[in-house]
Amino acid sequence: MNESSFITMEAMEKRKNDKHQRIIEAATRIFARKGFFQAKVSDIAREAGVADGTIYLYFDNKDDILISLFEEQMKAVLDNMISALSKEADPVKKLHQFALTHLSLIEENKNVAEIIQVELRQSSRFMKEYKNERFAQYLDLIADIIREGQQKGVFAPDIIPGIAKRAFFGALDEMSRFWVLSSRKEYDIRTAAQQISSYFLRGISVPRT
Amino acid sequence: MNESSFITMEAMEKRKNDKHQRIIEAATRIFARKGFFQAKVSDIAREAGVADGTIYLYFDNKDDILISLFEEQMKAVLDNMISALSKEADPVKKLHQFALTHLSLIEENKNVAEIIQVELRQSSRFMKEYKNERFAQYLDLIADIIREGQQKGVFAPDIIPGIAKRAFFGALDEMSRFWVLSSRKEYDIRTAAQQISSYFLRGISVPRT
Amino acid sequence: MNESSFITMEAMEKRKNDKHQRIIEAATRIFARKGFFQAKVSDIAREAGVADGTIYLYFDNKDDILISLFEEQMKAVLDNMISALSKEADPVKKLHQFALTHLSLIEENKNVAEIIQVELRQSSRFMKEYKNERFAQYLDLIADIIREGQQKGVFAPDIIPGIAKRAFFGALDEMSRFWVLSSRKEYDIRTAAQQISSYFLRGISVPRT
Amino acid sequence: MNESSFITMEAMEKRKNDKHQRIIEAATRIFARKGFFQAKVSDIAREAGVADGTIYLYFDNKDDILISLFEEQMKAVLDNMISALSKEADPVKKLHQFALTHLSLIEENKNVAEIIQVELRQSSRFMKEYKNERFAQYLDLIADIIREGQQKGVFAPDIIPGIAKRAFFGALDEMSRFWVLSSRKEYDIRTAAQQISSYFLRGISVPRT
DNA sequence: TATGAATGAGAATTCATTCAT
DNA sequence: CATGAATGAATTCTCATTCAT
Repeated sequence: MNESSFITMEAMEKRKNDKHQRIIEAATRIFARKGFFQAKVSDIAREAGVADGTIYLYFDNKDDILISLFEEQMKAVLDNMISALSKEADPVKKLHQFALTHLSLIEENKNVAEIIQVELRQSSRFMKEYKNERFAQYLDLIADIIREGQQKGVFAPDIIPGIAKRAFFGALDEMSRFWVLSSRKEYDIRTAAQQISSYFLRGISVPRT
Repeated sequence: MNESSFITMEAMEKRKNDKHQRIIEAATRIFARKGFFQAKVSDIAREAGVADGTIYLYFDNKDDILISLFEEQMKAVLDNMISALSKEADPVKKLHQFALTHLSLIEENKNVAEIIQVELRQSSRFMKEYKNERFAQYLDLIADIIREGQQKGVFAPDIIPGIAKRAFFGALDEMSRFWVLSSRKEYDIRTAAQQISSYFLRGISVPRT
Repeated sequence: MNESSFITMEAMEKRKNDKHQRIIEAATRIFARKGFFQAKVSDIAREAGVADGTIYLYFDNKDDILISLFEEQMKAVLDNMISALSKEADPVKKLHQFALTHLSLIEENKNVAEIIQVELRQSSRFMKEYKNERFAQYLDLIADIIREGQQKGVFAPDIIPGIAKRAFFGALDEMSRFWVLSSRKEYDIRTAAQQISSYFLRGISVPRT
Repeated sequence: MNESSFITMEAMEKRKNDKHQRIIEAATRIFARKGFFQAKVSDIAREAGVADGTIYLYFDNKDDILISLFEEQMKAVLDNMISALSKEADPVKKLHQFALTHLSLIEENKNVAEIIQVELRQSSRFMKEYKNERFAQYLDLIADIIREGQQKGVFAPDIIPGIAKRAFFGALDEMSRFWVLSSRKEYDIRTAAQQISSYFLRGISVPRT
């Protein structure tokens, strides 16, 4: 195998992935625009520039498109967040970083955010078998920071990480929902991240004497 | 108009309301169980013990059932909350009361909670014309408490009520979502309400010197 | 309940049956014309003068139409045959009567014959679960006559009814297939019935000394 | 043209035939297993170990595969039968030989038998233009024996060969259908061939005085 | 020749809604 | 008011066939 054939194979591989990727991206736009149930497979096909039948070469069925989309996007979000958090050592800074990164990711990718916001909720019902592992991992990043802070004595020991992770995520999430669903953005990201993480941080921190 | 006809009309009115109510309640159960899009009008009719066609004597279409359901259930939730808050004068106690009442309402009526959780998010997209006024009012109860606290000097003046109301609601909402979607309840209501309102209260309060 | 309401209910009952019956009859014509797989449900609906969806009020799916059709037509054929055979006491005459009645039924109802001829064969594969009881009963009418004839000493005792019933039916069936599939009829019914039953009767009878 | 190129072309010819043959054989198995309409071209391709597109280098379309299959298999059956019959001079023995050979061929090649059994019937409808010449020839082998027997005075002159050939074939065919469709074999070939040909022979023979 | 990814026409089935009774 | 049979538009998915490589 010479280099040129290698390149050709690589190109073919890329093109193949390309179609899978194009469908995922088209689906992201269409699901965000119409919601899962009102999105037609033919809408996605048209948006992706492929024939209806082609969708079924890459996905088992419509549900599978949504599940794959989740998996891939959540993996990206998770990787991004882990990478962002790794830059901070201090649990306090980490939590603030989480808020900032989360809201930034939402802002940069409204469509994905909207799908995760809206369809994520649907999903647990209509895809009973689908266990949203990645989302649980994402929440646990928060719980880990809190536990770390508790060990370091900066967060109060009576904070229950299992509740606090949800409270913190929920606060950020509701803020994003507001952005995603309303067209205009009343408050800017830094302000929102700053506010939310500061309430929360003060709320869970060991009171200074 | 004589009394007997008056009674008759009253009875008819009652019966009409009765059927309207039965349909709303049936829809609440069915939507909670299957979600809006997967719920069939005939499912609701069967659950309500009426004929399919009868639904259309009380509602314009399937969307209208969901909208009416929202309106009515949100009105009840709102009334409940307003009544619960009126018993407290102190903004700090009010916020704690809000958390406790919210989570109690969720717990007492899982079906409504699930619909508000899940379908509320869908609604704003698939029913473009529907402005969820009541939900905005519900959130504004929180903003009002915060503003009141700021005026009384107990909450920090740099807190932005428009952000804080979402953060607080989001924290509670994510906690309820966890309850609604998971079968078992890991943490009890009082604990959760206590934790969440305490983070938040400490977070937004004027630091004690 | 007065007579008029009784009549009304009867009429409704009839109309209801009527639609079921109309669909069966339409399906008979369409299946005969195109075969099961090439018959579209919408063809049947059009032929029956109902909407596509109406079919599904009376039948579970396309397969169910075919199965119902078999059941009903085979029941009619079976009843007819039993009635025809009951008029004869002599096994020899009974077998001849069987041939004549079978070919007459085929001739009178070419569509049904064609479906039974053609789709019956398909059926056992694509409808694995469908056990064609009636057809087995039909064949057993022949076996019963043969056994009766053996007991009376007119048919040879070494004839195996399980083989003979198939041989006799097969002979008649191939003859009908020829009629059904070819447009013109080269030989008339009485001749064919006469020939076939005479070969067979002489073949299985105890040789006269 | 030199020898080497001749050899090459011959090899190519062989390879071509080879692939043609492999597809036919694969189709035989697949059609027998699923029936024509439910067999996918890609099933056949996989079974034959070729790509889907390759099928279309050897056959015009799916129908053409079935027609070719009939032609080839029927030719083989026909040749086999002619060869088997040529060993007998006596019309009586020939008929018995026919029964035995027919049932043996069925038994040796269940797949072909099943296709001929089942799809043969479909074929005349869905492939209007296809005249099943070979099958007609096969039936005429029987008619020829009968006519020969009549000329030799062993078969009754009033037997109509056109009817008798169908009766005889039908008897054998129904017996094979039973074998093909039921998994177990209740009666053995020799017994069945013996019974059927003996009924028939006695049935059409000139009565011995 | 051989491939197999891509196509897109086609078909079964569903279900919100209507309307005659 | 109430019914529920009937409607038919809409949608997912399949698969024979093509064609660029």
